[in-house]
Amino acid sequence: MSWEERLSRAGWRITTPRRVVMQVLQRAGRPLSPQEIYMRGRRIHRSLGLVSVYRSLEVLERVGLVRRVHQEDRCDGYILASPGHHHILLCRRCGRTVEFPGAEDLSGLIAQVEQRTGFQVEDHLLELIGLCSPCQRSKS
Amino acid sequence: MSWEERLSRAGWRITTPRRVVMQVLQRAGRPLSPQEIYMRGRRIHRSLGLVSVYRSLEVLERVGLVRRVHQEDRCDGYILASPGHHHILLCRRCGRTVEFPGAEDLSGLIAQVEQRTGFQVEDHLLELIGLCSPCQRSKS
DNA sequence: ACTGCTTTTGAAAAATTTTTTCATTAAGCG
DNA sequence: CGCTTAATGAAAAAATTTTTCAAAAGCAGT
Repeated sequence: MSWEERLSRAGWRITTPRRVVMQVLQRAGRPLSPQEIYMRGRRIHRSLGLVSVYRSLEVLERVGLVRRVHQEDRCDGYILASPGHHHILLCRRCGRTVEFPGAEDLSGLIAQVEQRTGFQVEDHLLELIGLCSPCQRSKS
Repeated sequence: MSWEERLSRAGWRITTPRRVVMQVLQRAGRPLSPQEIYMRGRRIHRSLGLVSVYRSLEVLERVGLVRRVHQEDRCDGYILASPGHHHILLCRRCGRTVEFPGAEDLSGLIAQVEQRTGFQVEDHLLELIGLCSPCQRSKS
C-alpha cells in the first residue's frame, strides 16, 4: 500500500506540502530537521511554507509514515518510517539511518523489568548509534 | 563517591547553581524541564538564573550525573543518572522515572544487527514506556 | 468537469526555548 | 587571605515552534 493510500485511508487529504515532505525525506536517507525539509522542499514547491512542514510532519508521524529521531544534541530530525519496524540504527558520523526489525528481542528484557518494577510496559524506544561501514573506513 | 566528588574530579567547580539543580532533581523523581528546574530552584536559591540552569545541565550531563529523557512530545526533561546504568523506565501517566540495568540483554541483538548491516554499534538509547503500579490501579 | 463543503495552506504575529555576550562574582588553589 | 580563572546573572539575540485567520485547494457528489 502506498503512503498516499495509507494517509487517505486514515482520513487525511493528499496535499502538495505533504507530498513534498515525503519526497524530500525519501531522497534524504538521514534525519532532517523541519528547517532543512523546508529549504529542500522549496526547491520542489516554490510557495511551500515552513508552517506546513511542521503540520505535515505532525500528521505523517501520527499516521506512522514518518518517525522522529532522537539524538543526544537534537531531537528535531525526521526520517521515513517503514511500517511495522520500530528501531533505528544511526551513524553518528554521516547521519545515515537504517531501520531494523526486532521487537521480539526485547521481550525477555521487558518481562523481566515488568516483574521487578511492577510497571506495565506498553511501548519502547530503541536506537543504536555507531558507525556505518563507509565511515568506519574513512575514520581518520 | 558523591556527585560533588565526581564533578570535581572531572575538573569542574562545585557551585551553588549546580548544587541547586542536583537538589531539585533529587527531589523530583520525574523528568523536569530547564524551566521547571529553574522555578523550583529559585525557591532554594533566590538569585538563580535560568541560564545557569542550562549551563549546569550541560556540565552535569557531560559528567554523567544527569540524563536527558526523550518523550514523544518533548525531550527537554532531565533526571538524575545513577552511574553505570543506562536505561529508563517511564510512566506515561505520572511521569515517574525508574532506571534499570541490563545492557547485556541487548548484546545479542546488537551483534546480530552489526553483522547484518556492517555498522559498528557504539552506544544505544533504550527507554521503556508504560504505567507504574499506582497508575495501573487508578486507571479510570 | 462543476459545485459546495471542509480541510489545509501560507503569511504574519506571538509565544517559547535556547544561546550569546559581558561585566561581576565566587570557587579553589597556594 | 589573596589571586587566578571559571562560573554566574541579566539582557539581548537567535532559533524554534505555535497560533491566528483569510484565501486556496482537496475531494465527494453530482
